[in-house]
Amino acid sequence: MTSTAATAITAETETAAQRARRERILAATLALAARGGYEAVQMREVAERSEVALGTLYRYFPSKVHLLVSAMASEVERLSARLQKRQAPGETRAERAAFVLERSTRSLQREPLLTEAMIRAMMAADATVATEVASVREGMADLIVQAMRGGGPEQEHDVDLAAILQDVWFARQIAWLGGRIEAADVWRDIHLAITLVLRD
Amino acid sequence: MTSTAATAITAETETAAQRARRERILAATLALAARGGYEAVQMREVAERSEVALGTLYRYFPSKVHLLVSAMASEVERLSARLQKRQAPGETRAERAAFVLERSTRSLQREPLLTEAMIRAMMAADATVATEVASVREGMADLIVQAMRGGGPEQEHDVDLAAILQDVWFARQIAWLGGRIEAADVWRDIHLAITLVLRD
DNA sequence: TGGCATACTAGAACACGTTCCTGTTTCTGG
DNA sequence: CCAGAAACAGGAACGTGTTCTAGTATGCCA
Repeated sequence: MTSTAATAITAETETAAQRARRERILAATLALAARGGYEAVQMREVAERSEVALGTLYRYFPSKVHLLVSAMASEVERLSARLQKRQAPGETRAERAAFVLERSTRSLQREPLLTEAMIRAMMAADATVATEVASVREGMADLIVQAMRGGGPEQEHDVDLAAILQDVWFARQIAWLGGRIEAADVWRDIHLAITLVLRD
Repeated sequence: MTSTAATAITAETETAAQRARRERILAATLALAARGGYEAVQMREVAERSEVALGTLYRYFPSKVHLLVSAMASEVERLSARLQKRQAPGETRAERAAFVLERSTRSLQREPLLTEAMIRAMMAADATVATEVASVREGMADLIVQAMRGGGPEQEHDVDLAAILQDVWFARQIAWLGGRIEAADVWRDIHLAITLVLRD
């Protein structure tokens, strides 16, 4: 009759060993996903590669979807840090938004299996993954809004328009995963949406 | 060493008994989904309720995702038949598109668990389900394009704009399933997207 | 330092989608 | 009507995500 509170491990109180475990887990996840996509990320395999017991893996990430969405969040952060170093070039909001979205799209297409794994997890996310999903979406939204503004003043529907573009962006990735469009068409469709939606 | 060709059952050569089986299966699927959502649609249970062996169920629908996407296709067809009886009211393309999309959204929200099951399946669909997914999307796209045109002439980007709206429509349903927005916000966001995207 | 809660390991156990096997029924061509 | 093929029933078996159990290690507080 122990009072095991099942406290989730929060980032704040993490010891060094725990941070190391978390990072080994995420690294193993990204490696497996990059090599074999969603189905290749098997929880037993992730645990083994990160030298962590299966139960421990589940203590850090309560489901496969949590795990992959968290991995995506860390990837988006990396991408965001890289892109926000300098202002996106372009005269219009559409051109600047196109710049960052093209870079993001190309960056993802460089590792198609990793992308498949992460996007599929995003789609499978239910309410229990809301926090992790939100951090991915915030990262993407920031990227787009910053680019649109281009250092200039904010405009009335910036955030809403960025949300629409992000929806289209995700939807086109899904269409690609679903075999409905080719990889090359992903960017073409997104670009078309940008020009239709952002008519300055 | 039999030469079982594992011929999929196509709609054309179906006997009456086969059509009946297919419909019992779809009915059982919709009933289970409406009651308990995606996870309540368990293949063993569907088989039992439709009085069909598990193997037979898999002969008709090669996976749970195929099954649910097919169910959605039949629902979209029903909805489409009902809505296309008369022209959508409204002066502008935005108003007419809003009309059909609001009806569709409301219709889905009446059975939230069923919607959850179908949308989740759409998102989980990989390339092997492309045919079924395409039929759902064509149904929705027709609905939107017809409403936009409102009996008038077609315009340059009708189809592309309808595709964007459909992407947003799906994305907002997912956001709702993912607990990121409330049911009531689904329609508000879609409506906003319509006014932003369809500025006549 | 000792005691105790918490975290971790190792691995069994469970659930459900999916596959496979064996025997039976139904359909179809001759 | 008959023979073979295809479809079906019933159910065992398998894979992988998830949960649970028992024992061990680690960090914290008096």
